[in-house]
Amino acid sequence: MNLLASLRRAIRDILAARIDDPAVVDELVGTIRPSTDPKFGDYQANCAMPLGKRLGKPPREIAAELVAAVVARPEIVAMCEPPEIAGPGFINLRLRDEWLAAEVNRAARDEERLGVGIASPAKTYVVDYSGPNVAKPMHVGHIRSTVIGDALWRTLKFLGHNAIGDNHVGDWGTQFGMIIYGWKHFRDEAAYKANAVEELARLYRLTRQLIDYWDAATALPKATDRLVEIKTRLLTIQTESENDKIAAKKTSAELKRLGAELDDIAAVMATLQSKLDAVHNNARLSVLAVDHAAINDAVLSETAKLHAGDPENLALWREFLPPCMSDIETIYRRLGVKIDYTLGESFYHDRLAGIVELLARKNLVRESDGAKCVFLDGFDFPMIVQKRDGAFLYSTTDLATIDYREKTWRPDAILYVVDHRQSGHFAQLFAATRLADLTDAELAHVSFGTVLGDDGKPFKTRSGDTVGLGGLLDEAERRALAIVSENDDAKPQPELSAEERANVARIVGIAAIKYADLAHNRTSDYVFSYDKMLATKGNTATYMQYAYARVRSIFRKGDVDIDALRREAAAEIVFTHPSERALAIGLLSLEEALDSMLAGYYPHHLTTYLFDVATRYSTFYQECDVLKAEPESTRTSRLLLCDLTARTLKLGLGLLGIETVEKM
RNA sequence: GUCCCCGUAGCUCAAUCGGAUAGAGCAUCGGCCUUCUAAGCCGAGGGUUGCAGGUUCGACUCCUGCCGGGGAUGCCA
Repeated sequence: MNLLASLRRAIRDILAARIDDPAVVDELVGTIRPSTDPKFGDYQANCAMPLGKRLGKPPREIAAELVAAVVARPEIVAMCEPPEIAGPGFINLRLRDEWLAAEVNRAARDEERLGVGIASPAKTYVVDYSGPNVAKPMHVGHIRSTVIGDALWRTLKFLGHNAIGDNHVGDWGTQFGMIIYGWKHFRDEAAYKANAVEELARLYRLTRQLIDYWDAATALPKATDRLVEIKTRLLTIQTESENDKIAAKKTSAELKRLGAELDDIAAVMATLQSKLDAVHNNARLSVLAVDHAAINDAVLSETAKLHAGDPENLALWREFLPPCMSDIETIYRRLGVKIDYTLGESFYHDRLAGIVELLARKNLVRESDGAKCVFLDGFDFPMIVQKRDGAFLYSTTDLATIDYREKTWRPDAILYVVDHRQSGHFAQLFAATRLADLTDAELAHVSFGTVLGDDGKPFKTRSGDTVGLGGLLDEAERRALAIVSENDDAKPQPELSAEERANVARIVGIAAIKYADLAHNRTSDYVFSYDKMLATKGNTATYMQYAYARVRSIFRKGDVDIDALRREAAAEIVFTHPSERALAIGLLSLEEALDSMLAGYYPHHLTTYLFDVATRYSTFYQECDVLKAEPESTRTSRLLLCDLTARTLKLGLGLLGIETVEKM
């Protein structure tokens, strides 16, 4: 039951009788929403103002007409008290207690779905998320994609949609050329035998470092030239402007721009210099760098050989892939994430030439500087689908992927949970997909911001490396254990064994990381902080899990068989206190929250909802005795409210991929 | 240079399609545990929503310009 949707449906007819254009009716229906303040009722309709303007009548008059129409309809009267008109023409709606009670009882008896309906029609969604680069270690950004994608996937499925999770792993790109090159030249056989993934990661970093070194070596002189150029120009301008006040005004903008560029160049040069220094300050690296002066081209050629089917490189690829994948699987297991399919870049390799041909047949391909390009309206640069040297790029792979998904699953929508820096790429990809008519499915870039450190810069270790995911999870669990232990020790009778504490810490620690990710608006950057995510107050997983455990502890303490009580025909929820009613409305808003989450693919709409439920519960818990409530019917009613609260929290957290514990 | 995103309380973040007095948490201050987990609850203070205009009954939200931060920018993904 979606309260809001029910209200909107009921009032829709009334509006439709006055306005012909269905689009306008939709817009007006959209103005019905939860009230901003309890004193304005439970829901408010803000449609009288725009309608008044449209019909040329005072909004309050329109509101009065609408209210008259509302009270003439038995099905709305059954739901709502007579509406009130306030301010310029706001219509305030208050749900009837009897109706609310009946609905909350219905939800309480629904074992599986808590009253949440199944979407109709069900749609097919392909959710593309996680997508780590097999050759590179995973970093915090991958958690965001993985966790957000997983939450969307779970929620879509729960609402009855056909959700297909697809992990588009990077298992075929230049990074593999780097590993292969590294393995051929720098490998430590013993280390490889002991821990293949660790050694491969070392080879990747080493090769990467040498490539960066040579890139820096060529880039630095150019940057230096530019620096000199800018300084010269600045000097000229300064001299000119001292002699000529009018010229000074004209050049002030340029002065500023050059100043900014000067800062940029200086920063770039510092970075380049540090890459050079890292090698120069290490005798062994210096030798390696000189010995591998052509490493950049060599790596590209290893990649090209792999793609061309070179037996040696292909054999190495086949050898490297499984341990890398199993390393990634380990992280997924810890996160509790399972992705339906893993169809990476390599899966599409033999389809790429066909895609370029298809585009060519549709007259979409033009050659430019030797590369095959798709030129798109509204973009300054084309999308390259085949390089001058004949190699394909990620754009080609992504087009082939869309083509495959369309043919395999006929999806209604494809969601890409990928960070915001690729928004330009996706804009081009989607435009090209429409041009080539590969699919009619909704294509959505579910983008997300960067995870930042305390300093407001992308989350890195002090030495500037990306933070390994395994260590990140370890740290969260370690800190969670300290919090759990401290709390349990503070009880008169500690109730958790060492194993239980470790298990709770594991669940609480992982939940903290996931929840922090999900609770922030995905489009903005957010600051990663163990202290904040593990805080026991505020909008955190810990608070929510605590609320859940507190509810469950009531049943244990009172020796209540809640599953049996829930099924008793005579047991029902009745309101005897305002906090019970407020909690009930919260509990009945679950479907509304899920719909809102999926409408914009915003998991934080669900976390906000769950936090609201937990808060309403805490208020209720504070103000109403449960086990000691008299008479028996009130005690039963409150137990049922507690039960529905617990199940709502567990279900909602579950849809976010977050576990709960019975004691903490 | 061009394009995209962001700028909200001291801090971290919300605010649904343009709605009533811009909300939470942290931090600060004041109350509430012989009573179901105080990891809690109740209350107070704290804001020119970057700046300047515009659109209208109404703007954090839409439009224009500016300032500040980040990102993307033809053969990496």
